[in-house]
Amino acid sequence: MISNTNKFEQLPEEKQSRIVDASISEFAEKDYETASMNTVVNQAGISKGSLFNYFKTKSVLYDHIYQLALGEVKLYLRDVRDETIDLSFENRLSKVVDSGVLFIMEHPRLARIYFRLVYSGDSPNREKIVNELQAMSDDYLGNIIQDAMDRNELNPNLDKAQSVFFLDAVLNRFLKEYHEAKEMGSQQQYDRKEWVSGIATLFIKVFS
Amino acid sequence: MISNTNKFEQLPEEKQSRIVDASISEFAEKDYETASMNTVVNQAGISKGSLFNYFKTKSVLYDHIYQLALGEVKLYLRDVRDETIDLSFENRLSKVVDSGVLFIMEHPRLARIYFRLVYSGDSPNREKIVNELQAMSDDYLGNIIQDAMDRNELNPNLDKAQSVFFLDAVLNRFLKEYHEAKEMGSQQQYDRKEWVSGIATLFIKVFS
DNA sequence: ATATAAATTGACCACCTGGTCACCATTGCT
DNA sequence: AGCAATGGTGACCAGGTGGTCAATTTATAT
Repeated sequence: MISNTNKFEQLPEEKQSRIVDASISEFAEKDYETASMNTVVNQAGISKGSLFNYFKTKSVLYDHIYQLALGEVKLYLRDVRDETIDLSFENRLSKVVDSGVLFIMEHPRLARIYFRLVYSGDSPNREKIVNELQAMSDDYLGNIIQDAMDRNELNPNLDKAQSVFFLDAVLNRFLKEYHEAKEMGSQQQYDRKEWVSGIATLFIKVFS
Repeated sequence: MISNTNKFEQLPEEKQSRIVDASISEFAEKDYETASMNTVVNQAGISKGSLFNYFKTKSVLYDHIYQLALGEVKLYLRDVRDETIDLSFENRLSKVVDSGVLFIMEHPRLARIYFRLVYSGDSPNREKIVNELQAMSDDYLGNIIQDAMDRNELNPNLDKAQSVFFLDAVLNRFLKEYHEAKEMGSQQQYDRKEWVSGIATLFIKVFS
């Protein structure tokens, strides 16, 4: 046995996905400290001993789930970036925002884990992970902005770091808002299309 | 006895503040579920029975602390708004941002509780509280923007709700960033003055 | 000084946690 | 068929939780 999760990865797929599914649900519902390994084993229909055999500790399990989620997000984002490479900045930005919304709607539990991780406080290695995510996001948005600058769509001498900061702030806030509105009864449903295009045009105005 | 916290409020001030202080520390350090009443009583130097005599449950204690914090913030914000009423939008905004930073530096534990509450998930009545805070913030920023519009400092036909949203997003993100940078070793310390004025001028650009 | 009332205490309760490990079942090999 | 080895199990552990309450200390009134 080489890796920590090797035992787990050698399990039949069906069992793996039962465990992953139960873990995602639990970590989405409660924060790290409060999430219960007992709930996971009951939900997954396996024994406690087995779970601790596959993952030495709770934190190792959490890490595995986080890596899975991160992988999915990365793929998703890369696809969106590649597919929109020929669009104008405004259209591209719209697509990116829209994809974010879509991802949240398709993966509500992963979205919960993400927001919990970024905005709350007690997951293991939180500091490291948050920095990692921030760097990823900066890189991603920085690239999109740079592309637009290269094509003379944006003011060429704007402060790139500041622009990325602003874009990231508004984007994240919008997605969080959308996510929460969806989770609660969502009394006032945002008009998605309108808001998405509103954000995009606003950035055009700011950055050109 | 009329109120829940009446017993507590009749205590000598010194004892009250010992308890409040211990509670703030604990709720700042751990999230609601993980925060321990045992730690609070030990820190405060009182017995467990007493604490549960003053506050029937953990959640009642949390609510009391939250109300205290909210009160302080409200006062602070009102002062800033009143003191800056004659300034230009840009200068006023700078002052507001600057005050936010200052408040965080003066009350780091309250800031922690605030960010935990807003961005994380397990405090009691979270939904209600978050809506309350959001309404407060919208009102506050909405007012400042309205004032500026009335004085023809801003484009009179911009979408107010969207402007408030945008302002709120960037402001919050900036404060959170500042708070986290300060809590961690803060390798790269933001140049506060520069960023504050950067935010203000940007908004001028966007909104006029 | 004494009797009464009020405030304070901490041992105690039921319950839950992450993690362990002796035991059992199943499989593969001879 | 018999044996060994591997994988799976759940009772069990120490340690923690929020909350209770009989008993004791402290304050008050006579």
